[in-house]
Amino acid sequence: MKPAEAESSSPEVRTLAERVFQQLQDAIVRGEMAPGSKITEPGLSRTYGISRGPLREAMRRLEAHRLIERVPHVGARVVKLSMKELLELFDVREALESMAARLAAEHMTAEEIAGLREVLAMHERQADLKKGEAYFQREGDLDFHYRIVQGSHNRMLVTMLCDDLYYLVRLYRTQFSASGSRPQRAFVEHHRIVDAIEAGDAELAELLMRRHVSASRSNVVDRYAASLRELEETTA
Amino acid sequence: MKPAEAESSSPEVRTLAERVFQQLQDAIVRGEMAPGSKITEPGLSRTYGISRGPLREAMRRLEAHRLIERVPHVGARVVKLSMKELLELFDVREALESMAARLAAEHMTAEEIAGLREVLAMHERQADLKKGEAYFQREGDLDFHYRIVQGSHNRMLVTMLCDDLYYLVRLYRTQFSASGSRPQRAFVEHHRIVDAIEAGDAELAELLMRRHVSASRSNVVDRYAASLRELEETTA
DNA sequence: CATCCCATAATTGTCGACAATCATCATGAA
DNA sequence: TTCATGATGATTGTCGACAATTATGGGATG
Repeated sequence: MKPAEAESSSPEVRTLAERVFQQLQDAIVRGEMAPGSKITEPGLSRTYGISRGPLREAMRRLEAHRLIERVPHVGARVVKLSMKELLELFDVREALESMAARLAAEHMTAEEIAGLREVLAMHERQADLKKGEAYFQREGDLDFHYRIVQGSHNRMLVTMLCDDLYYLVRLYRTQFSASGSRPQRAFVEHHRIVDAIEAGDAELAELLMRRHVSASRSNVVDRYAASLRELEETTA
Repeated sequence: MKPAEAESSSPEVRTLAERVFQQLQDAIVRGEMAPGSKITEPGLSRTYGISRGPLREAMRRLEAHRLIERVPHVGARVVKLSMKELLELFDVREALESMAARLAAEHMTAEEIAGLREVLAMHERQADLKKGEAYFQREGDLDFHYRIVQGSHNRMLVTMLCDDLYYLVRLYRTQFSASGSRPQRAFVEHHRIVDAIEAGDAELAELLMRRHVSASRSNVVDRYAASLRELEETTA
């Protein structure tokens, strides 16, 4: 249910390739493997105690999820997000998540909406408790989006966003060490989105989600520009 | 450049896994492998004359592209699109392609727009020549969308649509043996979209592409309903 | 006759080894 | 010094074989 889960030793994972895929995915997203660092198959093979067969299958899946980049006969590296690619990711998210919000407004059940409101309530409690801490907020923010996507009841959309893109979002947050980012404003936006979904107003939900993601994108751009200016001043 | 290409024996394909992946992808999309049919590794291994190692890697990629479905310890089957999944695909396309059109209006170069107009001109020539034949039109239609997506200059979007979803679209066209589908109206819509892109009107381009995909979806729904009615009448 | 259970066969998962390719670095010539 | 070149080492690609799991079919039992 939660987007963040280690899942390293659960017995339901039947195959080695599956397990090492999840372990690697987690390690990359958490930043335990440096962005851009080279991945050698014998190395990982020793580290995880498996042969190169299932390891290569796991790497093929990581490649499909855009978490590593492979070059034939050369090797693989942990993906290193550039600012350009991050903005591309935001555009894709804007398109898909606004569609998800629209579909959620049409198809979400009462129980799902209730769960969504619970998530919002928990956010506010955490925001009251510790305004500075961003960790739980970040996971919570993703949980909010996560639930709306699932509320779309569109399996393809769910797979694309939850299984693929959200891992990239988390990877970006570790690679750019992005802090909490405008919590109070996001809260208000979240509330309005849920209101629109509950009212069954698909167009409004779509529009609000679109603005929400777009605002998050603008926020990233602003922070990036600011960090560049700061860097310039200290070195000048 | 073209979306349809066999590419079975080109020398630039360096690895066996890559080559057999493309061959399998092509065979599935063309309908040479029956939808829902079981895939056995020893069988394919013999058919393509390779060992199971690279074959399994190719299958992992096919799985990531949603062309086959795998169950651990059980096996893999060629994907069989249901009407529900097809409509899900249309929703995703509507979201992504409308975004692509918006970005294309902002970033497409003059050369790219000229190429787009050429595609349109070729469509009309073909439409004049043979009104019934749908094959070239279908490929041409995909080529049109293809170019707009590339005109977005968003690599992530390009990968998602051109490398993943368009193969599913073509698979649908073979599995549902979908005929040409409203050519003349689509032509008009295509022209208007290009006009908007050329004018740099991002919002309009987005809106028109959105309607275009949505209309295509409605057309599929109508045809499906009609085929159901027809089936009912003949059996009753 | 239907059902359950077990033995058998086939398929999938995993492993270690070999071949092909690429990166590194020392050597030598311009 | 700089660049080309070739030997060396390491890594990737591929293969065949073995282990683990699942599907199949026959026979016994109710």
